[in-house]
Amino acid sequence: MLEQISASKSEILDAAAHCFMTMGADSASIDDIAASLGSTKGRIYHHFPSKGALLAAVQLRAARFTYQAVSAVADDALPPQLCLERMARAHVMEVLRSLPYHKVILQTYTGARAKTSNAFELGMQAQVRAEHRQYAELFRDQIARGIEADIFPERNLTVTVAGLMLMLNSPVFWYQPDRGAGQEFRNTIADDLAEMALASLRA
Amino acid sequence: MLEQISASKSEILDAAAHCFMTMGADSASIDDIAASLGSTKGRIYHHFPSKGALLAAVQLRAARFTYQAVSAVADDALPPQLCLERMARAHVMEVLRSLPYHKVILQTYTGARAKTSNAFELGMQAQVRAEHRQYAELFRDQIARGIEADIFPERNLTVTVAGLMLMLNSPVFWYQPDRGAGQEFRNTIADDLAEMALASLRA
DNA sequence: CTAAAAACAGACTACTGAGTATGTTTTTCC
DNA sequence: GGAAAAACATACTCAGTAGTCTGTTTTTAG
Repeated sequence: MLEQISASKSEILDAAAHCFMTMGADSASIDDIAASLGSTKGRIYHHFPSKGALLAAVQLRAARFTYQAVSAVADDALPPQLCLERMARAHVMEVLRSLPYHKVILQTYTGARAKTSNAFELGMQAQVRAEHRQYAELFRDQIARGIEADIFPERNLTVTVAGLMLMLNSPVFWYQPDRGAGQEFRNTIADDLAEMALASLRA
Repeated sequence: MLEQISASKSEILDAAAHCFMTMGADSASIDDIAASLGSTKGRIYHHFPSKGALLAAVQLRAARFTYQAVSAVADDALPPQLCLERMARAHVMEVLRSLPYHKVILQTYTGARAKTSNAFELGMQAQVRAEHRQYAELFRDQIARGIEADIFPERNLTVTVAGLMLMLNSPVFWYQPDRGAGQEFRNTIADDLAEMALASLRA
């Protein structure tokens, strides 16, 4: 689950996430990623067996980033509204922090799959889906708890969870870290979105 | 704005949207699209100057589909809450109807741009962004009207509009038209999401 | 009916980019 | 200090694909 990642491997993942983000996961070539590292593809293929595996590794890391940040603040002892608001805020803050990774996730999470995928890559993709589902369950559980307690109105859970999380991921589509967006603006985003997400659950 | 599209051209756009959706806009080749039409690439290149232009045409059509459906029910005479709920519902229903087109939009709307783009394609892309922004303004205006009238609490407009529309687009990420999802389920989705979207705007 | 234009088909080119194979450097560890 | 392994670099292959060019069929218009 938490395989130790070497510094070089981590650096490659950062560069890959950045290239995948700016150029698109398909358009960005291995050579592009290597060039942005000041290296050649030999370095990348030494650590990752294929481009698909590299992409999956980036996606896995994205899922684990948010999972770690959110599960740290999730607490069943709290009332579901409060718990969900803290989770929502933590999610947004983490997405803004590790933005490239989450851009890659949303780019590739529309169901489009490359035509050539060997057994290994299919396994990686399955694992990405599994961990992503596991992460979504953190929110799903709390929402279910709220509905159970009659705090939230009854709605289709799949629709609700997906809608909620997409709203929380919306900065991925427009946020630009370079454009002089300071810490205060990040807080505004996180506060507003967490508030909206919570409000959306009420009747 | 509403250039007349020939039947053959429209058929090509449908096939392209479907291929872009299932295989990804980059992975899907012109030959793939032609094959799904039972034709060859000669037909496609007779109607579209390049793959980028074809992709942009699909995106333009997606934006216009929703614009037409939503602007038909938008009415400044209505109170903003009611107006927005109707708009939200119309949006979701249209997205479910012309799903492939909107999947393509979200695939390519993360800011990733291909490396090779001539002046013509850059112009098309600018037009896509312009019409998309124009569409988003339909929602933006109503929300601003609601804030003005103290019906909704003050929040950052950009954050709010983006979050709202992403929530309304969420079915794009999971809805499967083939999986025996009948008309009633579509109504459930549209109702729940429109309700959530509206609720998210309240305090 | 016929010429011209539109709507395609099919073969070909040129290039990109993933993956490989082998060489070279650096680090590790005894 | 010296093997052995890890961490890269470099040059190459080869499949897939965007775009072109030239023919062929179909439709349109006078």
